[in-house]
Amino acid sequence: MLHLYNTLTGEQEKFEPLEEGKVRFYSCGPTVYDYFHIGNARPFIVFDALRQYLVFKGYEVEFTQNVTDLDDKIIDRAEEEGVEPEELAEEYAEAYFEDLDKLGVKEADYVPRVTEYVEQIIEHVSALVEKGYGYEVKGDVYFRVREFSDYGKLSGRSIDDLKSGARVEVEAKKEDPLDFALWKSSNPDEPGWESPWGRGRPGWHIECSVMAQTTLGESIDIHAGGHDLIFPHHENEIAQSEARTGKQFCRYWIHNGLLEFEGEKMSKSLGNFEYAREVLDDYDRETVRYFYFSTHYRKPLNFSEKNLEDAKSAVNRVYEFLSNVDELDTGGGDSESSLSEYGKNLLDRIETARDRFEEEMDKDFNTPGGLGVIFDLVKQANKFRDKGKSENRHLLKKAKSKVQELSEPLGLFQGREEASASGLEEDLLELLLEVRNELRDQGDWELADRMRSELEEMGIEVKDQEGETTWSVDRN
RNA sequence: GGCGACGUAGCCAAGGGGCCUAAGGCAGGGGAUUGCAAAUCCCCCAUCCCCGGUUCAAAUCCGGGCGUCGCCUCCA
Repeated sequence: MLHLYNTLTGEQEKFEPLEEGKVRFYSCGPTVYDYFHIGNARPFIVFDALRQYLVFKGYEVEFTQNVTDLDDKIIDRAEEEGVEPEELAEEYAEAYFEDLDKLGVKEADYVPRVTEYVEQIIEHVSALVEKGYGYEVKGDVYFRVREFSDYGKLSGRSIDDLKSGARVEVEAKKEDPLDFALWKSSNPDEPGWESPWGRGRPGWHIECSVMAQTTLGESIDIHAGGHDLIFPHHENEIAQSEARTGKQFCRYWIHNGLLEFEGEKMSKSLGNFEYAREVLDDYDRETVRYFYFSTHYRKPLNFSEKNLEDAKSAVNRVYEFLSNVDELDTGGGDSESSLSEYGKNLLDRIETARDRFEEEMDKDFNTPGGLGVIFDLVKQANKFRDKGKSENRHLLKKAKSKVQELSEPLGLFQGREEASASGLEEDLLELLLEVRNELRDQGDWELADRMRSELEEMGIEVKDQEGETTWSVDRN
């Protein structure tokens, strides 16, 4: 039984969807005014993996992740670059999909864009105005925060706390400084749509409410996003949604911890970020994914080269195991009844692995714990391989497929696309290694070793293992 | 100032009252194997931020500190 830490209650709770066996899941997507950075990638990767894990557990999942293609940041940036906002948004939306693909994140079931939902947004805002939660002032429409008695329930603050915070800028137009914009009037040179309040565009938070509810329904099961979105973004989403429907908008609110860089939150405004695509130039996707899964999603995580290098070595360990198993002869061996101590131990691990894995993962999507189970399996299998040389080899195949079965929802260890050599290169390489092996036969270790180390510098790793020479290409 | 998260080995990181004589990974040291490497195996490497308390029993619960980060303004 999956448990999730729910920001709304501040506790880890049993996860029980509204409709048995089915999960409606919304995760906040990007505002496409720039490439996303490696910190932005965390929720994309982690929540997609949670979605895959739910599928792994047998749920039917409907997953929505929006693209905000209309926003003041887009307008500002477009102006700086002298292009149309739509053009800029389109460019970065495409880049977003490319980067997601490189990270191994599967596309959501619904990928709504704000510009396609303006009509529904207007309808939603109108409904709020009718109910007395929204009010218009000179073409802008604001949400009357004091009208919504549950305001602050997600972020754990009261309206009075917020008042005393005093960092809320006072806009003369608003009835109350805490009220937030549902609709904003547009200048003639800004993108705008006709509405009951004149030409304008949606406010900052309304899009998510509308797109979540349009694609998934008035009440959804999970809503996810970065920890920094709790207030005001998600708080406002709740207010807008529940004020209109009178129903609970979402039951489980989950938030990922932020990525830090040298002790500070990585963010665009601080300028201490690295684009995801830049990181992917240096590290493959599985390294990046492992890096995220090696820490619980709610914890802050430090971005550093050391951490990425560690992740890379760890990923390599599993791939070494996988390819070592492939290189074994497929011979059957003894029956399972005559297994040695190591064999019995491994068989037991294989049989209990899935339960142990789910036990860990069910604790608020504890990926480090889940990885521990997978690595333990690898360790036991290696031990068996080393100690029980004459034994049943298909046990190792079993171990391999169990490792891959469990890693699947994490998008790990399914087989990486080797940077392959072209046909000609491959032939040349084979020739080279043949010559090298003749040198070895003749005892010319010096030259043979030189060949090996120079190939390694080119990213080609050569191993002489059990009388056979193998090679592989490392892209990084 | 208000609200919140976090603090476990050299590093990353699980564990949340007794199975902890604290998983797993990375790095390091010693050994096995290897022509040498690589891979693999074996061994070594922590008393859990501090101080009080609750309990037969606490890394785990409670109180108080200290520290780090975040939110209260656009931000994943």
